[in-house]
Amino acid sequence: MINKPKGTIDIRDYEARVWKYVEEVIDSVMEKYNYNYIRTPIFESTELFHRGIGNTTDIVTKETYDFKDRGDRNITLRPEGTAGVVRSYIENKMYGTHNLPVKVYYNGTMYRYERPQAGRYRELSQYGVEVLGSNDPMIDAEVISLAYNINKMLGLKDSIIHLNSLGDKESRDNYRQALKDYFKPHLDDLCDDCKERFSKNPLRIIDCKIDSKKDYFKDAPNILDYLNEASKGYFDKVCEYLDLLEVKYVIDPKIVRGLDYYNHTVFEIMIEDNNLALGGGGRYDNLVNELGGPKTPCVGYAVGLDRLVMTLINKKIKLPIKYNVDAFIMYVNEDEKKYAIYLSNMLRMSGFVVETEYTNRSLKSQFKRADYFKSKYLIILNSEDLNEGLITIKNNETKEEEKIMTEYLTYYFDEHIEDDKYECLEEQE
RNA sequence: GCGGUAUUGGUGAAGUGGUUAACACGCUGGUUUGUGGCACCAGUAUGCAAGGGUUCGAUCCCCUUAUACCGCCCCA
Repeated sequence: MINKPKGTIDIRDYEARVWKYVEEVIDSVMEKYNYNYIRTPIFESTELFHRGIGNTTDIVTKETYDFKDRGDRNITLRPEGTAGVVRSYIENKMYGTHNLPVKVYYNGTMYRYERPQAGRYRELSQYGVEVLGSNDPMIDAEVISLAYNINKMLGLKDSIIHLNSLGDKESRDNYRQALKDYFKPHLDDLCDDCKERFSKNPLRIIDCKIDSKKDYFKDAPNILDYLNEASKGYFDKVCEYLDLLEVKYVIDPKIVRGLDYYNHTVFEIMIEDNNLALGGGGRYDNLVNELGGPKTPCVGYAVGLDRLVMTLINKKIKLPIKYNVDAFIMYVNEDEKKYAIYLSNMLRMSGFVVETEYTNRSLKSQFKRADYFKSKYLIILNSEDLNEGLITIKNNETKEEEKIMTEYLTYYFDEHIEDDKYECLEEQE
């Protein structure tokens, strides 16, 4: 037996319907905010991610899917969405052809070579937004509220934003130095990981799972005390606008995000009663420039759809997901079967959801199957009736049964079933 | 990359070093030869993740591998 590769999932049945619904909500909310859908390649040049993310962390060295293609090009499966969007912005010179800021959103699979756990896979899906070309705190607030409102529209009423600011480069350098100064006397007492972090990524010491319980962590320097005036002013504006947007948030100085390219606003979107971050993002004013484009301030975020869907299902949130059929066509003999084939096509093209029998089961089994599909109506074909131009329709809720003229069937369904009608699109001139 | 726990039909699972691997749901057929959902009857794993070893004998003990889950690293 061939199994799916490690860290991948099959999404099917109810779960697949939830996914589709979530994606529909995302699309419709994005439309209201006038964010344009963008699809960038699933694989890019390895260099894009190495330069974009920076080589400081383990991410680039061991957590991407890298390979050489047959033309000896270095290729990487995208581990996240931002780099591709930024590359596209630069390559298509969007800074010249669009009115800034450019507001885009994406939704697709990402690939990370990690040890899988629940809600953490090697092939994962994320939707996200990027806004390129504005350094107004208003857009930070809008982006955050967008993530918040999508959760709200999905019924996740207890979402909360954990918000922080890393300030500009000066502020961050000062803070990093302050952290080092503070922890230096305790260096021997820190865990092995933190000793490593001390030199590589001191900001990460703050949220260490082992050391953060220690007494002297209570008085550790807080990033917010190290913001210079401009950075502080920017952060205050973001908060002020978030209040206007009625976003529920807390200021959480432990949110640092892993990557070098973030500055100023950083945030994660959480569910209040558990510790799981659904996603996060922040401002990255230097990435476009680093990747060879003009200096362009940007802000964005990404949310993991796997976790989002998992949360919706775990919380048993009622979603308006339709999963019943309008009519189940039952038959036994060949003549009836032929009529079933004709009828199913006709009704489907008239906009009704129709199921029928495909394996010549007994009539009894067909009833069970119709119930399994929660069919509203049963159409029970009978050769004798058909010869007289009659057809038996049974309402599966009231159990009332009636015979009607075959030619009135679609009219009957139009009367009795409310449904989304669809029509063939006309060819464009 | 490191550590821990687990893996038994379509599903939930019980179980033991010894001839036929519980029970339940589901599914198929029948009682009812074309009107179901109830009831009853029958069928439904030559098999206990894969491979190897110990043993007279392994689903059970040991080893290896795979996968899943939990923790660590990391978390874009």
